[in-house]
Amino acid sequence: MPELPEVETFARELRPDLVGQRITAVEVRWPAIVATHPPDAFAALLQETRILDVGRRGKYLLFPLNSGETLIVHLRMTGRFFLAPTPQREKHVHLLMLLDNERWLHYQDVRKFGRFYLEEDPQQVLGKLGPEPLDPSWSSAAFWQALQKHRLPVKSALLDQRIVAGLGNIYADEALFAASIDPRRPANSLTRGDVSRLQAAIRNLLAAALRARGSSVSDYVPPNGVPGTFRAQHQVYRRTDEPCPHCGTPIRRLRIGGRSTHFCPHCQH
DNA sequence: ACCACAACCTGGCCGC
DNA sequence: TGCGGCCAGGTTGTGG
Repeated sequence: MPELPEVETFARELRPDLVGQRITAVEVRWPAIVATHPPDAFAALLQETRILDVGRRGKYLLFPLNSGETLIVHLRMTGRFFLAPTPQREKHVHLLMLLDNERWLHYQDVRKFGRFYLEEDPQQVLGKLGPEPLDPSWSSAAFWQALQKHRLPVKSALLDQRIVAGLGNIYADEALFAASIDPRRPANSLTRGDVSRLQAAIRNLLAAALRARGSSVSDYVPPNGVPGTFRAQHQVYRRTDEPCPHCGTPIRRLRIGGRSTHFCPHCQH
């Protein structure tokens, strides 16, 4: 589920259930999920620590602990959390934590791409991330400067988490459509005006998606089980051959940097 | 330094 | 029903 609005929705919905809870047991079923430690060392370090908060940076979930370490989780393509009163037999549950309110936090991930990190210094994991797109201090001038350094397609630049943190394939395509910019254009060919429109489009889009609790595609849902509804507002993403909502030209799909890209060949220049 | 591409995994869907 | 091929919201490592 994992672009900024979906990860933020996870953080918001987990927060009331997790803040203040002590972790009393940890079970790692798929060791590769834990990037920083062997499973038993990871479990031992988490045991008896208390979760102080649930936050987000880019597409990472952050769980600062009273041990001074921070548990950092990236959901990648198919990771999700849910809570249940007993360990569930559901498929693809790779990690469980028992909380002192007797509920089990389940980490489920069909493709097993998600990763857990336990770090004293979160910067070890987050250090290369670019600005938060919804942070008012992220300026159009800084965005333009960052894009100037790259000749690759602007679509690929938007997916580079060092340029701006939190965009993925859906919101990159939707932002370029909203700003009428052709995804194939070299990043350094954008004018200051283009970049200013693109930045505004990114912010509007993410704020609207957040209000809808994200885009639930396929059957992945936030922890409380209610799917996000932003998918209904996608203008181009996975709408190949459907008419452009502005001009009626069929939406095209092509591959840029290995990722499917959807755009209107008439409206985007 | 830059960029394309494979690898990491599983499952859904489509055509034959 | 089965099988091959392609697709999927991400990131990292390799190699040209």
